[in-house]
Amino acid sequence: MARTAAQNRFTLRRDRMLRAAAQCFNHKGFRGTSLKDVAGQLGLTDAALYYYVRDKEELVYLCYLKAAELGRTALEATNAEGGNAYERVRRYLKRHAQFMLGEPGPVAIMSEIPSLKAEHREVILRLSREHSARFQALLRTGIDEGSIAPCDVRMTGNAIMGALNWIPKWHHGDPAVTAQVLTTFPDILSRGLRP
Amino acid sequence: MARTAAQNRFTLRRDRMLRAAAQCFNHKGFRGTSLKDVAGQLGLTDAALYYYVRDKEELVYLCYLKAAELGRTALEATNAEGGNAYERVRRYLKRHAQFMLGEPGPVAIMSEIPSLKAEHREVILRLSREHSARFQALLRTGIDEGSIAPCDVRMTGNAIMGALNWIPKWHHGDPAVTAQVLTTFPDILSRGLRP
DNA sequence: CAATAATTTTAATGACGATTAAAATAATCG
DNA sequence: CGATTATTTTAATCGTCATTAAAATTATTG
Repeated sequence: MARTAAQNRFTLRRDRMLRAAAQCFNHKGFRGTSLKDVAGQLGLTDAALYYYVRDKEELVYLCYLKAAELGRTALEATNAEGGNAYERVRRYLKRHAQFMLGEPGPVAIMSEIPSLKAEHREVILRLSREHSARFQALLRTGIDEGSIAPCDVRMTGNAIMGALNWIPKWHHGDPAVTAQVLTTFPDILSRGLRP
Repeated sequence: MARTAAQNRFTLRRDRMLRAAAQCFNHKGFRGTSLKDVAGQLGLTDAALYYYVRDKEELVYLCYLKAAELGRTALEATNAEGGNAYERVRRYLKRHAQFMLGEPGPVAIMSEIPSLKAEHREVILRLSREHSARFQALLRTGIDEGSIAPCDVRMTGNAIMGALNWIPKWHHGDPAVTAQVLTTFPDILSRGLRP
């Protein structure tokens, strides 16, 4: 069943909205960004956002949902491409870094979980835990097959994710830096994994 | 010139206040925490905070100032203890992790720089940049003396700092995890530095 | 104890921001 | 074009929260 043109336009505009929101949230935090901020980036009035979203909280929720989905598909795509676990980790690191750098669009870093309402928080936390588990499983695979040195996979996963998630805090769009991150981060973060 | 008892009590209470604030800020963000939240943790009314601080912004500012000072002294103490650059890095990583884990008291992670007023922001950014520079200099020393493998010191510094600064996002006080972090993080973050 | 200083509370004030309903405008479709 | 649907704006409302001044309480000190 094909979606109508109107439905397509709707989801397209809502996606643009989410990207604008993600950018604001990364910059000023959830409570620090007013709906007027988000709307302003789109040339709209704050009230217009309510046509696309129930309330402000749903805005972050959708941002986080999309971030989780991106992370998941990035990891799946990486695994699908084959190679040993070490190589897969490296490819994943590059993909994740790309998201953090805002390619293709700004992704909200999930640093305001407490702002979510209970049900949404559970969903996001579950997705987040699942993703961590999958990444840690990949590390374990590497250890078992010998492509990665034995390590505490939980803590190693936390360290790597932290380094990636923190990128938006110091990266402010300079394209030269963007390129530098993409070439160096996979190396830096994976070098410690060699046996 | 000895400080009077009153002055001592004042700074002591203000320090306790800053720790309470840091905890709140880390949990709910700057705008997400009301002064009532902070005051509540101390058994006070929100208005009482104004006896210790000019306004809410000064509260974050002082938190960040203290965080910067802790980081600086940690690095200096580490350097003073001697050893080659690699060993110093490892000791510093452990100290920094301790701060992030809330020992001796909660330290505000500097993730809301835009919330600061212009002058304060400059001060904090300067301190932050100076600290990064000192850490990167330590890395360079290690490269020169051969205790650390050649690398992009700027990106490596960013990666390590990110992994550390992200800790409060997933660490929620479990003492077992705290111990685990302290033993594994210096290893994990420094293993990639070996030549 | 009396006097003075230190600390906290009570009780406003005012701004900002989320949210909503109704009205206005733009787009689509027959 | 006319009717219907989609989208956005205008104009309230409401609550929260930072901030302040004055009053009340507590501590200190001579």
